[in-house]
Amino acid sequence: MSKQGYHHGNLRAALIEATLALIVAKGPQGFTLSEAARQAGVTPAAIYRHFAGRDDLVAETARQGYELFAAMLSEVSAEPGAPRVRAMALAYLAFAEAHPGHYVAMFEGGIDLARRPTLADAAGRARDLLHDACDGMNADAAEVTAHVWSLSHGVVELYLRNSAGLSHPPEPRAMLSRALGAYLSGLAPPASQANR
Amino acid sequence: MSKQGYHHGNLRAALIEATLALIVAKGPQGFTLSEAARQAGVTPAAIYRHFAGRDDLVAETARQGYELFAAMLSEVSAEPGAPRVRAMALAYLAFAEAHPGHYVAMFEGGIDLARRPTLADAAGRARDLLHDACDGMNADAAEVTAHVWSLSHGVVELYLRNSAGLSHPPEPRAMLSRALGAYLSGLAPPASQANR
DNA sequence: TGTACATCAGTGAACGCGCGTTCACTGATGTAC
DNA sequence: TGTACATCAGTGAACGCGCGTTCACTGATGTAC
Repeated sequence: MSKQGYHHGNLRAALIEATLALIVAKGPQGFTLSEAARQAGVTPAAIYRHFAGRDDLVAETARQGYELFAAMLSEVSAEPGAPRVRAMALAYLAFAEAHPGHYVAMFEGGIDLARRPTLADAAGRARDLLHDACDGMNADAAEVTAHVWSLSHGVVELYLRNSAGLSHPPEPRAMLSRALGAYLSGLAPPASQANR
Repeated sequence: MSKQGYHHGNLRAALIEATLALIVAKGPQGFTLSEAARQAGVTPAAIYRHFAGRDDLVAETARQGYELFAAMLSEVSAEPGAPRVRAMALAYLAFAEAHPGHYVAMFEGGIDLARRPTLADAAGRARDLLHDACDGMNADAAEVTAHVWSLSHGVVELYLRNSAGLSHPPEPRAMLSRALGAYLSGLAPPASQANR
C-alpha cells in the first residue's frame, strides 16, 4: 500500500510513524534521521522534502502529540469540580501510556518550546483545558493546575516510565487517583469536608 | 594547583567536575567524553585510566548525586510527621536547585539503574530516608512516599527545569509547599482536621 | 644520600563509524492543448 | 486519446565532523637497597 515505486505516497506521515517507533524503541537520543529514513524505505536526503531537518521532524512529532493530548482532555466528560480535575489527571496518565512516542517527543525530546511558536500554541491549548477544569475549585486555578499537572507528571515519569528504577513499581493509575483524592479533599476548607 | 605537568594529581575528581559542568551547560546529551577530557586538560585516552568508558563516568556522577541527595535528606531535622515529610520534599527541590548537574545525571542521564547495583543502592538509600519520614502518616507509607516524591519530581521537572515551557513559571518552592499542605491535610481522616 | 628499577598515569596517533546535510540528478505524475 | 512539458518527490554519492575507543609508547613518581 505504501512503497509503490519511486514516489512514496505519504512519506511525511510514514516518517512521523518511524520517529515514534524509534523513540519508543531507543529513546529520544537513539533516534536518528538516517534510521528513520531507512525504516520508511527511503534515502535520508528525501526527508528534506518534508522537514527542515532533524529537529523539525521531532518538533512536528511533539506538536501532533500535544494536539492528541488536547483532544483526549477535551473528551473528558466528568462533571465540573473535583471529579473533572481528577478525570483530567487520569487522562494525562492514559495519554502517556497509550502514546509513549508522542509523550517522549514532547517531554524528553529536547525541543525548545520557546523557539517553536506552533508547538508552544498546541501545548498552551492543552494546558488551558486543564486550567479551565481547575477553575472554581477552592483555590487559585493556576496554582491548582500546576499542582495537578506536577503530580501527574511525576507519577508518569517515576512510575509509568519508571525512572525511579524500582523493580516492582506500584500501579500508577490507582496510586495517582488516591493522591488526587487526598489533595483535592485537602483543598476544601478545613470545616466543610470533601469535594462538593 | 592542578596541571603541574605530566601527572594531573586528581584527574578522577576533575573529570567528574567537568562532567557536571558540561551536563549543566549542554544537557546530558551534549555531554561528550572528548570535551570532558579537553576541559580537564587531558587526552581523551587518559579517561580510561579512571573509568570504563562514557557510561561509567556518567553513572559515577549520578551515584555521587544520590549520595549527596541522601546526605541532604538525612540533615532534615524537622519533627516527625507532616512537618518532616514537607521538609524532605522541599529538600528534594533544594537539591535539584543547588546541584543541577547531579540531578540531570541522575534523572535524565539515560543510565539504567537496574544494571548498576551500586547506583541502585545509593538511590535506594535516599528513597528509604523519605520512606521512613512517611511512616506513621495516616496512610500506607510506601504510597505516601510515592505521592510526595511524584509531586516533588513533577514540580522540579515542569517548573524548576521548566520543561512545561512557560515564559513565567511560578515560584516552585512556595507552590510545592502549598501543594503539600493540601495533600497532607487531605490525608488526615475527614472528621479530625489538619496534621497532628 | 644515591642509584636502579617497577609502577602507572598520561600521550598522541590512529581506527572505524554513523551522523546530518548538500548537491546535481532523474524518474514519475499530472496538466494543457 | 495523444503528446509536450512543468512540477516535484525521490536518488545516490559525497562532504566534513566529532565521536568513543585502542594501542604502543613515555615520562614522572616512589620504593628498595
